[in-house]
Amino acid sequence: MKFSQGIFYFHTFVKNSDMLSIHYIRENTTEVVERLKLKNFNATQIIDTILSIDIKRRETKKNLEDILAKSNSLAKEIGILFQSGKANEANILKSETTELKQQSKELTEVLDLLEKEQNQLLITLPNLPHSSVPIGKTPEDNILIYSEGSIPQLSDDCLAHWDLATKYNIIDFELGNKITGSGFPVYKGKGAKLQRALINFFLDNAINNGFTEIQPPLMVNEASGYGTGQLPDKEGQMYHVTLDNLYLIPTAEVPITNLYRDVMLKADQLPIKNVAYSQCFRREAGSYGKDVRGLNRLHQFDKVEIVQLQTPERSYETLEEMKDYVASLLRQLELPFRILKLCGGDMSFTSALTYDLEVYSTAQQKWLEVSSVSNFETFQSNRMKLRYKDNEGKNKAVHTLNGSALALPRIVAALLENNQTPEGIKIPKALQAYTGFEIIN
RNA sequence: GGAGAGAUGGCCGAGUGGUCGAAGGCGCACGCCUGGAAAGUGUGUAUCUGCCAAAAGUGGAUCAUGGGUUCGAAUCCCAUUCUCUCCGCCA
Repeated sequence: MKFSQGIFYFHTFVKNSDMLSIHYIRENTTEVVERLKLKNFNATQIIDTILSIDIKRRETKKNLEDILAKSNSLAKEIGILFQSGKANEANILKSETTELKQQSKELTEVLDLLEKEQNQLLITLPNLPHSSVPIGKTPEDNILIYSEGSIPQLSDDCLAHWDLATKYNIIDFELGNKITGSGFPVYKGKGAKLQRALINFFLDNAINNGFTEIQPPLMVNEASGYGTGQLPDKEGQMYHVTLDNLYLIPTAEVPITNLYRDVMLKADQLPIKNVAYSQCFRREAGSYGKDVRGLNRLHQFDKVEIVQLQTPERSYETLEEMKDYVASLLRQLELPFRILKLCGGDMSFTSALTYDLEVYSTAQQKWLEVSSVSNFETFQSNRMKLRYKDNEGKNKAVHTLNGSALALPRIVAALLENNQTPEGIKIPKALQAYTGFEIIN
């Protein structure tokens, strides 16, 4: 495969991948349609079309392969005849191959077309939601499954984090505007140190919980973007370095999961638990207004991401563990938080089940999403051809899971706002060993 | 960036037009041998996919990727990607 010329080669990897496999759709048609309804996706017509193309496709394939089989055996015979000096007989057989060649050429063209059509339709189908996913269309329909911590009582003159950042001279949004643009803040002094402290705090926690630290590239190629599902759907969300056809990662999920692209694992290697700190780059095209104020939505931000590869049997158990692990970080940071189970309509295209963890940002008086923990089941591994050999020697697709643990900016926002006092901003105990100071003043 | 060499199965490595999905070795699995083990020895050991309810069986595809020449390509031609060596540049 080659990626240097972008769009032109894109079909190459579209061609061989099913996100939902055609086999599954073929054998569980009604179930697929029903479950996609949970995501408010009406698949009836698309699937009908896919299945009728599939019939034609397999028929064509069969015909083509029959012809190829004939050609192969003729070629073999011709070879034997030539070697035993029977050139005349060989030449007679040769003339028989002309028509076969023509036929196979035509059928190949038809088959290519059918495969392309089929895959273009398959690619439009989102991942099947897990059966426990709540019905719903908007964030209002998400289910609150847990909450913890009490919301601090602040005085009426409390400040939002962007004002606190200026007051204590720890984050400079204006400077970022000057040297780059909006959404690229500059962290200074204790603000910078706080960043570094949080990163180390999150990494150390993950390592202590059995995750292996990875330091990935911050740019990825097209195949990687495709593997985790950012391409082709969300192309406009990534910064694209056109000269080299590379993309700045929107999350470490992309390089970390793609480490296992085209890999065949053994059952005893699972689960694989990786953690990575990276800076993340998002164009956030189309988001304007209040929500982007301060640290709420940035073009560049810091995040520690956990990724797990697990067997299908245990992946939901693992999802719960990951959710609880992220909650433990928020608990240590003494932030009031809640956990939501996302409804079908609010889930991402690729996810089968997602929990969002939100912290309360007291001065802004709103909940901020700081982590999203998802099980993608086989959606990504199908795209990436990531499989494992189970104990019976059968190849199966691996389940992939990931979650933020955690994304820094909104954590910082909540820490600043919730912990403001007349004396300054108090650093939670668990973090003090990392910051080396107890208060920002 | 310039010049040259190369890319073969889990790994090493042979293979320059025909019966090659690919010798040989290592590794791995199972068996024999052994009191047990090592050594020795025998057998097996890729992936995707079509037909089939499934297994068996059988067909197709795959020797970096894509295309071409040919009745026939791991082998010849073209393009691309990557790796290595030397030179240049450089944190």
